[in-house]
Amino acid sequence: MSKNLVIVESPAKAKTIEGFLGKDYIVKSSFGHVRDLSKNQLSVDIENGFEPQYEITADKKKLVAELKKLAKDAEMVWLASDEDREGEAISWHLFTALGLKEDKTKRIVFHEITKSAITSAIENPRKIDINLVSAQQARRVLDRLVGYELSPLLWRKVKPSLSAGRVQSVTVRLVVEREEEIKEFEVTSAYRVTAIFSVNGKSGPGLKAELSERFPKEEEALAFLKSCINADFTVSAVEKKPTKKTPAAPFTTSTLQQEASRKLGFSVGNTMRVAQHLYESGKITYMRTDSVNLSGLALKLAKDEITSSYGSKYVKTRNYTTKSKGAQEAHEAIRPTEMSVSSITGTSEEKRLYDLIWKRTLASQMADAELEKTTITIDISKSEYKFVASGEVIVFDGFLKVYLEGNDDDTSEENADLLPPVKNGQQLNPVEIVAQQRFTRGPARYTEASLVKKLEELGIGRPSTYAPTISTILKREYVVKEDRPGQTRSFRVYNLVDDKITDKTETETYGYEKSKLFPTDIGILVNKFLFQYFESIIDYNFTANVEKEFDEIAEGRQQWNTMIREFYGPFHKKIEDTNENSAKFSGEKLLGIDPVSGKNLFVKVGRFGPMVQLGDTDSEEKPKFAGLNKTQTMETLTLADALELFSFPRSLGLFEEKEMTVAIGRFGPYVKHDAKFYSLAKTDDPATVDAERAIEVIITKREKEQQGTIVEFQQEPELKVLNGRYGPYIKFKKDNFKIPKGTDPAKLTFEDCQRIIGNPENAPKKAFKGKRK
DNA sequence: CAGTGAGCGAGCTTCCGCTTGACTT
Repeated sequence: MSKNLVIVESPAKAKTIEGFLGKDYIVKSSFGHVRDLSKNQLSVDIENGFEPQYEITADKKKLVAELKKLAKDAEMVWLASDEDREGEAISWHLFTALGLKEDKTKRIVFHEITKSAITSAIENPRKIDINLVSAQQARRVLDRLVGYELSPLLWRKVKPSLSAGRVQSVTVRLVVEREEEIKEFEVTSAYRVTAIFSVNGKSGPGLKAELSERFPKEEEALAFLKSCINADFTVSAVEKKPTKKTPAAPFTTSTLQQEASRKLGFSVGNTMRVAQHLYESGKITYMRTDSVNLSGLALKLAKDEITSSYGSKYVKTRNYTTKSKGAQEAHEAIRPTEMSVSSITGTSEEKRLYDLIWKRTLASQMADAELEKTTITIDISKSEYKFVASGEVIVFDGFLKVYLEGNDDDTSEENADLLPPVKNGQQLNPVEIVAQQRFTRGPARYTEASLVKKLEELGIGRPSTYAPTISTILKREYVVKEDRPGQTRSFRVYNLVDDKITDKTETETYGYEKSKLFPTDIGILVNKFLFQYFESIIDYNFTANVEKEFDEIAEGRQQWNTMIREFYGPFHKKIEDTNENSAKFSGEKLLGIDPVSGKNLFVKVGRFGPMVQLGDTDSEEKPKFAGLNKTQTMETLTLADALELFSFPRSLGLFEEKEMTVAIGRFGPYVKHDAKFYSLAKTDDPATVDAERAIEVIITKREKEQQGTIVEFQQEPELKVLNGRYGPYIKFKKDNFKIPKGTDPAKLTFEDCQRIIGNPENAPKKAFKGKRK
């Protein structure tokens, strides 16, 4: 039996530490929090000082029982959760849930997973910091009160099953407001003038320069080009300036998500999933962190690696400090555990993410890159304007040898690497001067990763919640992640060659979007509701302000429930007031009048989402309703679109003596025939689809089903053995059943199947909690 | 998985932050 029980948060950490501590210690993991407020009720006693009612989380019951037993048998229990607000609370919950005794419990913390760090932690134990625990409790209770009082209000006023919260609602607001900025942005154009000069005869490399001025008007650009005819072009200045570039700091969760998005095209969820694998196999340090700090050991390993691979002049040891708001720094930056391992075995995604982390970490400990920036100014004899050419030459590559951080916007003008040598006073001959109409670009839509970056800047959310927050607002359909095709537009180009000006009109595509976040009608409406009634909750500074109060609680300068009381009073009053005194918030808009019936036609959000309504709600005759298409939005819907929606279901005539109809359901347009549904393709327009196409769709689906069917039974047409995405399975009505290992699915008899279905062990599991439709 | 939207009334939905697997049709 072990004398000592050590409890950490993560099982991977537990395994490593156990190796350091020897046989007198058993090291276990709590897998994060073990207790929480009950999911099914508020679980905060408003009447009694906001006392939280905790329970052991369902999936932790077994674990807590096991830990309790181990703790009972141990002489000393060491609570070693992370040294931050949540970590302190985890220790306190463990203390309470395991029924630990104060004289048999010690709280320890360490920042590095090394033998010396652990040993030193064991030698310097402390008590649980109850003030820090109170700060966490305030955070937890505040989030619960906000989430569980605002959400039900949304169910009543907007639409069932919606949600609101301190983090998600601000995240949605960011996306909604960015879309508004894009809509309000006024595109203007101006003429950008560039020239290519020959330097040493026409064969040599040209010198590319840009005019220091842009002309908003076509006439101005043309007038300038005219002034260049027969003009002299003289170099009036050649300026060389040394500059340097410094490497980016090592990865935090947020910067890893951004770079993996920019360079590898990963979603934030995918980045975290791959990083988790790398962490569990011991290849990288912990991946949920807001710290850019590297341990002393890591600094030494990096230095050794750089010295041996590139030489000592590439080494520059740097200590980074975190500047982001609300950082708690319980961990190191994300780095390889062994800097000497430059590549790993694993999936392609794991290899690529590891490579990124390895390079970023190494570069952060390398010398600055030294560059020489050259700027050449060219005077024009017949004009006041000047051409400017600039170029950059790398004198010493430094960290650029391994890594350069990516950029979110691709607007940066390209710099020529190397400029041909010219002297002050030298005459240049223009090969070509081009004035091209260029358009301004509005703000960029968010990607998942750039949204995370914004959240981090605002101090909203934590490394462990960035990816889940994005998932939540996508799941609630407040926001969609989509590609949008670009549009084309024409622009004017004037060309001056051999003293002659020619002009032409060319076209370009713009506004093409890939995997960008767009607000939906629901997202826009919920945001509007919250903005109208609860602006303080979705204020960008709300989190920052409450964080200040949590800090005061952590320092023992304020009682946690005093803070909550001060918040809850006015908040709850506003909830009740809005509940009683506001009407349904449906975003109803009158589109026009139906020319056939003369009735009003509205667009609004109903119980099942955006819809059109023909006739007034309070009229004697019940209004007609129809849901919007997935591709339609309330804002852009026209009267004609709305009228078309009422033309469904539309009959397409008979096929095999049964009627075919086309309609639009929750999952898009479909054809219904003989009580079966057949989805139409994205390219089909339900308004014009004909019988011929419908029959084609029906037959294709039948063929596909036939291919997937292994066995059918005459006794029971609803029982089948099918071949699905995960291999063969048995389908009976709406339930699916696994086939026992070692059974040939093609040889299953009707009796076999009945036995499998009848076995209670194979009974279909209740749907996952997250699988709500 | 698909057709809904009145009104009645039952019962359900929901937060943020810590951690991993089990499981999918």
